[in-house]
Amino acid sequence: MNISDTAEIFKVLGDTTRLSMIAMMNKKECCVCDFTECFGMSQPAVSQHLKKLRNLGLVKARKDGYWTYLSLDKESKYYDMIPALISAIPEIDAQVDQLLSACEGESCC
Amino acid sequence: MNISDTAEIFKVLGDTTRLSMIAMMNKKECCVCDFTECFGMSQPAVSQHLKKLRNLGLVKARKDGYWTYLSLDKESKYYDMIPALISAIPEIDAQVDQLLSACEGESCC
DNA sequence: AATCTATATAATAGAATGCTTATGTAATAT
DNA sequence: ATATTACATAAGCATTCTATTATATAGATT
Repeated sequence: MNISDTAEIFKVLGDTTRLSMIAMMNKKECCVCDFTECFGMSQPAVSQHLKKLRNLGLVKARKDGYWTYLSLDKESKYYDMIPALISAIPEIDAQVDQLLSACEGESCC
Repeated sequence: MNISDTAEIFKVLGDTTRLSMIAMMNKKECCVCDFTECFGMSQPAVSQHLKKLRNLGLVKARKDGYWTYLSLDKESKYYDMIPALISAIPEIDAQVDQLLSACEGESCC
């Protein structure tokens, strides 16, 4: 793991949608439809963002029936960064709660 | 400071050149020509990367004679992140030393 | 004053990014 | 078996990013 690997992680996290996803998954397991609902974004767009996060190994998927549930992979070598990052910016917490409540009950699953 | 501000920081750090600059400045004050030398990159390219870092407020410039010396601004609200990030990835340290020694004596100042 | 020197800015071209629409796929339900 | 549902992938397009070359600027030197 060198500087350019590290830059790659930051690049992936350096997008509002993906960082919001991470912050949400830091609180609970999420479904793809949670994200489309929260962000008002098409399903393929969400899927493409998730692919980048999964490629990093930071996010893992669990399939159950129709739905795919996404969560942070605690085994990931990057996992420890996440709580540190989130807690470094206290205001994020409230914003994430707002996002999560926005998709509560409205999403498909 | 919200999620999208935070994503903006990551985006700026999510580039090998800029992250290397940050890691180098975390060790010592650097001159523009140090960077052009280290990275084998044109002076305007370096200048544009530095502009992004200065716009964040993370890097400050000190002019002395011909040269402009750049360093991390300890007053920056983002400053505390840097040592945390760098020290989270131990391998970076050796790589930065290598970069710094590469431009030693060869750069213009 | 005229000339260097280090750096900044402008203009521009090519690559990368992120969205949309269209389509494929795998599991469930009828 | 067929249809439905959630999700993935592909293709296309507009925007953004990052480099280069050319030019401007500000301080030092002659």
